[in-house]
Amino acid sequence: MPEPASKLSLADEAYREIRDALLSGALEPGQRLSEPELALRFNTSRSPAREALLRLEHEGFVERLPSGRVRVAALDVGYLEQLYVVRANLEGLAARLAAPLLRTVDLDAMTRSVDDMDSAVKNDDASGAIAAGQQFHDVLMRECGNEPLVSLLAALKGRIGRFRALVASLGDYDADRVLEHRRILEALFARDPDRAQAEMIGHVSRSATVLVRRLRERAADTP
Amino acid sequence: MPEPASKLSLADEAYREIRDALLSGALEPGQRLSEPELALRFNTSRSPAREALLRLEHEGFVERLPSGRVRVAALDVGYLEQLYVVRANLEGLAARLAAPLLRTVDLDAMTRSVDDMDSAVKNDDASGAIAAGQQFHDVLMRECGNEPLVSLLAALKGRIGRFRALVASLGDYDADRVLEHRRILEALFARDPDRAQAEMIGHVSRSATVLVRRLRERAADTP
DNA sequence: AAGCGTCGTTCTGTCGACAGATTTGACGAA
DNA sequence: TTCGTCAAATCTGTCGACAGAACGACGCTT
Repeated sequence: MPEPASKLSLADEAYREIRDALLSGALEPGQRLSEPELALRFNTSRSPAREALLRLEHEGFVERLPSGRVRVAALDVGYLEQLYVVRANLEGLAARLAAPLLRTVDLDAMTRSVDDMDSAVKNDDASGAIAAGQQFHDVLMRECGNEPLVSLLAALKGRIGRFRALVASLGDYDADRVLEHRRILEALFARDPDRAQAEMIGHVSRSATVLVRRLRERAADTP
Repeated sequence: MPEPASKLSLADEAYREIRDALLSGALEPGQRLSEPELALRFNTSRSPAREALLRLEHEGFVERLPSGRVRVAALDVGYLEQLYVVRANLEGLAARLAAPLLRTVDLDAMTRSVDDMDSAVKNDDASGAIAAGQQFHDVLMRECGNEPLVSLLAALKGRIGRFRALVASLGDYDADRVLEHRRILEALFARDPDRAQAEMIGHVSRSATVLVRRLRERAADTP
């Protein structure tokens, strides 16, 4: 069964594949993406390729030159910092909104996530830690009760994802990060929106600082 | 000269026109928008119409049914409230970021805007007040130094715009709203990011409350 | 060797067409 | 009348084609 779910249109498939290539770093900033080339690559006509590019443009993954041509968007660390400022604020808002809404089951699930993250970090299991962190945030997104907020954050996370590919993904989480999650969780258990928001903003901002520092180090290494 | 600037593609023109129709309320929620129909309306092929719909979908103005068909997105007041929660937070962030960046000329321009708003309100000049408010916010957007934030806010404002068409646009600003602007301005003059942020969040939230109340009243009138 | 115009190539924007799927509406049965 | 059925009408997803614009390489001029 080569296609378990061909429920996706060709445009969807092209979109996802290009997006994955962008997130994995296979496509480098500045690289041109032409419709005929992509069409050939996916064995389709230009229509699906064109639609995929339109979407990627809307989401900020590619830029359109005045001529109408498309290239992979630049990866500017300063821009990443701006993205993170917004993201920190919105994640903080999500925490604040979720604080009074989280049910016991949610809080328990989040507690488990943090515990998982803790042991993963102690075992140098980076992907496990990332998965646990993902779960933590997913509960917040699901329960914060604000759809536009969730989709905005998803869009931001997508944009940020491209930068992650530049640095070894190891070390996204460490003991400090685990502690920060515990503090957020504590505030949520206490139903304290202000503290939950503040802790979340601090957490995301610190994550940003770490990522930015690593990106700047890498940039210094490869001049 | 019927076309002063045909620098826009047919897809662009269609997009703008449909968007305007959506913002003005000419297109009602639930109404179907088919590509052939739009193509006919704009004397083009389906391609530009299709592209316009794709963009409108991405920006949340229209929804895509499982069948792939498109209809004008619903206008749910609860959803508007969610949008405003996010917007208030982001406008607050913009104010916070701008606080240390605003130059004297910017602060002066904003002062003038508030003064203009004041006299407009006193003269029952609704559109003048709106224009002044626009200027005030524009300075903030221009000077906050965070591109993603600006574009996110623009997107949010677009979505919110459709709701405005439902109520008589009169009374968007009143003496209270002017006072709120003055307080924001005061905080900015004092270079107090926390206060600027808090005042801005309060201002936007109260604007939301007024709009929501008016929408609910209207909904009660026309059952 | 740098600058510049020219020509072929490539690309985008747009068009019309077709197949498959969905929706509509008429028509007949209960 | 209400419901189910079936055929006509419509729509979307996709394709291939064409014109005009942009790009790139080449050779010519200075």
